[in-house]
Amino acid sequence: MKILPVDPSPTKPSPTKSSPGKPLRADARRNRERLLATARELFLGGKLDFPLEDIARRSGVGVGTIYRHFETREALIEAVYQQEIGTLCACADELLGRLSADDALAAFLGQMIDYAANNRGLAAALCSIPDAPAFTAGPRLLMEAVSRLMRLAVAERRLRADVEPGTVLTVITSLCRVNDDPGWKAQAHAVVALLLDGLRLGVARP
Amino acid sequence: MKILPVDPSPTKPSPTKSSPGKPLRADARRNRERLLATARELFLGGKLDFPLEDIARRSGVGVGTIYRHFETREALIEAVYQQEIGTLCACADELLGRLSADDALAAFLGQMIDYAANNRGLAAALCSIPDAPAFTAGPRLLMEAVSRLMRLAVAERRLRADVEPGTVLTVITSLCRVNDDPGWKAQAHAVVALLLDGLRLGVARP
Amino acid sequence: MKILPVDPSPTKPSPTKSSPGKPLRADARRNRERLLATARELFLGGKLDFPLEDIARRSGVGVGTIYRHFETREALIEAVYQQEIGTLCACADELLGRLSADDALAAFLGQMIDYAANNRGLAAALCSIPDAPAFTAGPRLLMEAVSRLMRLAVAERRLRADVEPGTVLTVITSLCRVNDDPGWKAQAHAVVALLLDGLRLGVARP
Amino acid sequence: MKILPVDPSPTKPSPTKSSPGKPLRADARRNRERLLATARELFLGGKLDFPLEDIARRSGVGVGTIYRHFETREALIEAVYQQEIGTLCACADELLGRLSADDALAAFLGQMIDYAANNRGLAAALCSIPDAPAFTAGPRLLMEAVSRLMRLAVAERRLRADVEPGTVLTVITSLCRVNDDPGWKAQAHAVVALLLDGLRLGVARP
DNA sequence: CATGAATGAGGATTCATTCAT
DNA sequence: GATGAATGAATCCTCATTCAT
Repeated sequence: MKILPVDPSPTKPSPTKSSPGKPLRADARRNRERLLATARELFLGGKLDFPLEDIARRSGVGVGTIYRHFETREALIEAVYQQEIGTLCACADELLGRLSADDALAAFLGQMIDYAANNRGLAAALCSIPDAPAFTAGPRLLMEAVSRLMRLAVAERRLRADVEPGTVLTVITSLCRVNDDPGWKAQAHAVVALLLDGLRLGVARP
Repeated sequence: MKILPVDPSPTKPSPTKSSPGKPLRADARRNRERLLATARELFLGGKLDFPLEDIARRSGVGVGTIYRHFETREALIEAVYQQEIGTLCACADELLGRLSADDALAAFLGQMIDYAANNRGLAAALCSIPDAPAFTAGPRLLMEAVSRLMRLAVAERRLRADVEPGTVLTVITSLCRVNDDPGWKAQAHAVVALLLDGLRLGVARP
Repeated sequence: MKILPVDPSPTKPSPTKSSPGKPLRADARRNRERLLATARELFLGGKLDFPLEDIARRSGVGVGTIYRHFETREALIEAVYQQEIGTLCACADELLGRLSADDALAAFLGQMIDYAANNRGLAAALCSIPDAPAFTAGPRLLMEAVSRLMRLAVAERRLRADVEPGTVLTVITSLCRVNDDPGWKAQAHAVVALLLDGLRLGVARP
Repeated sequence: MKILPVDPSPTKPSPTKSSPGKPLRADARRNRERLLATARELFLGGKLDFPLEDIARRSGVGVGTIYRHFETREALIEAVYQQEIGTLCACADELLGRLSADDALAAFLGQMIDYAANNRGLAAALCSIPDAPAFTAGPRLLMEAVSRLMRLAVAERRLRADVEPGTVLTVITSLCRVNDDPGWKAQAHAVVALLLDGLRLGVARP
C-alpha cells in the first residue's frame, strides 16, 4: 500500500527479490522495475490473474525475463505488495514529527483509507492473496507502525490502554478489502472516526 | 451466512434458481441440494475456484447436471451465498423478541462473527464475489436487518443517532473477509465491542 | 428440395421413418410433423448442427420424443431431406403435361434453381450431408426425374443424344450447394441456359 | 487447390500468417509447415472438423503450438486453402504460353477438375467454407485467372462474348464440391466439355 | 407415449513454466 | 541475460443419448 495515489518512481533499487546478488546490470535493473510497474498498473484494475505473457509484453520483454527476476508468479505479486506496503509505512515517522500521537494515529489510518480509495483495485487485489507465508512481512510492517503510534498515544494519555493494536489493524485492513463501491471512501472514514471515538472513550472519563 | 456451523437441512424447496418452473422432480431436487451442499463444503476452505468436475464428482453427479441446475459457476456460488445469508438474517427477529434493541444488535453482530469464525473459508470466500449485480440481494438483506436493529436501538435511546447502518455493516462484512488467522475470532469480537463502545458513546452524553 | 418456397402442409402420412408400424396416434403424428417442420425451419439458416434439445423445445416436445420418432439425429435430417426431394420431383410429371420435353427439362432444372434460391440455407445444408448410404434414395429420385425428361427430349429430337443425364444432374446439384451469394440465382440460371445451349447444340446440326 | 496431387515442398517461407513479424525461428517455421502439411493431409479425407489435438499430435507438436501459429481453427484452414489456390492459379500463365487462349481455358478448367479429382476430400472440404471474409482472397484469384483466359479467348474470336466468367467459374467450383463418387472425374470432364461446347457455340455462327 | 433429468465423452482453450536459440 | 516457441495439464462447456418418472 502506498499513501499517495500513484508514484511509480522508486529511488531505491527495489530490495525485494534478488537477496544476495550483485547490484544488477543497468538493463536488468530497468527490466525489473518495468515489470513491477506494469504489474502494479494491471493490478490496479483489481485482478491479479493476468497471463504472465501480458505482463511481459506490456513491459517490452519476453516471458523468460519475468522468470529471471521472479521465481514464480507469486513472487512477482509479492514484490508489488511489499513495495506498496513499504511506501505506505514510510510516512508514519513523518506524521509523528508534526502531530500529537493520537492525531498521528488518526492521520495514519486515514492515509491508509485514502490509499485504498485511490488505488481501489490494487489494494483489494493485493489483499486477496492472504496468508502465503511470503506475504507476512507486509502485515508485520503495518502492525509495527500502528503499534508504535498507539503505544505513544497511550503514553500521552490520549488513548484507552486496553485496546490491542491488532484490533485496530484488523478493522483497517479488513476495510481495505472492500473498497469497491462508490461511497466507500466516506464510509471508511466514518468507520475510522467511530473507531477513534471508541478508542478515546475511556480516556475522556474521569 | 448461517449462524450455527453447518445445518444442511432446508425445509423449503430451495427457492433459489428455478424461478418459475414446476416443483422439480424428486431426484432433480435431491441433486440440486447435494450440489449446494458440496459446494458449501468445498467453499469452507476459502477457495471458490474448484473445477466444476470436482464439485460434480463429490456430489455423485455428472458435470452436465451442474449446468442444468446452475447456468454458470457464478450462479452456483450465488445460490450458496443466498442460502447462507438467508439463514443468518432469519435470526434477527428472534433476538429482538428476547433482548433490548441494542443488545439484540450486539448479539446479531456477534453472531455474524461467530458464523464467520465457524465457517472460516466460506465467509471469506463468499465475500470475495463483490459487486456482480446478482449478488446484491444478499447484502441488501443484511443491510435491512442491521438497519432495523439500529433504528429500534436509537428509538430506545440506546444508540447514537448519527451513525449510519452502512458504516456498521461495512465494518462487520469487511471483518468477515479476513477471518484467516488463529486469533481472529477474539479479535473480531473485540472490534465489535469497541465499535459498540463508540456507538453507545453519544447516548451517555446529555 | 421443394420447388415452391415453403409449403409445410404435407397431405400424406410422411412415409419416412416408421416403416411398418400402425398409422400413428393422432398426437404422435402431430409431433412428428412438428419436429420435421421445426427442423426444416432451423435448417433454412444453413446450419444443421442444432442441439436436438433446441429442436425439441421449439416443437413443444421433450427430447425423448425426437428419439421416439427418429432413431438418431441423422434420421431426422434425412427425413427432412427426403421430404424436400420428394416434393421437388413430384412436379416433373406436371411439367411434361404441358410442355415439350426439352422445355420441361429446362423448366425442371430452373425449378431446382429456384428452389435452392428460395431455400438457400436449407438446400446448401442438406447437400452437405453427402454420401451417407441413407441419403442415396434422394439423389436416385432426382436422377430418375432428369433421366426421364432427357430421354423424352432426345426422343423428340430436341436434345443431343450423347450426353448422360448424370452429367446434367451433376451440374445442377453441384450448383445448389453454392447458393450463398447475392447474385447466385441469376448466375445459376445463366449456367442452365448455357448448359441447354450445349445440350441442344448437336440437334441443330444437320 | 493444387494441380498436381501432393507437392509438399514449398520454396518460399510460407507467406500466409505472420504478416509483419520477423522471419520466424527455424524450428518455429518447421512446425508451422508441418502443421499445414498435416492439416492438408487430414483434409484430404473431406472433413475439416478434426480435433485440433489430432492435428497437433500427428504433427508431433503440442496443441498450444497450433494456437501460437493460427489464432483460430479457421485460420489454419484458410492457410491451407490459400496455399492450394495459389499453387493452382500459378499455372494459368504457363498454359497461355503454349496454347491458344480457348485451349488454355479448357486446359485450365481441366486442371481444376484433375486437382479436385486427385485431392478429393480436400477440394470438397475447402470449398465448404464459403463466405467468411477471410476466404475471399482465394476465389478472387481464381476469378482473375478465369477472367483473363476468357477475355483473351474472346479477343481471339474463339469464344462467345456474352458469357460472364463468373458463370463459368460458378460451374467449376460448384462441381469441385461434389467430387465424392467413383465416376466423378469422368463426369466432371464431360461437364467441362459440354460447357465449352456451349461457350464456343455462338462463335461458329455467322 | 411423453417428458426432461442425468450422464459423460469430446473438443476447445488458456497459461504457467521450461528451454533451445 | 534475453527471447519467445513449445509444451501439456487443467478446465471449461456442449450435446447426443439414455432412462427413470
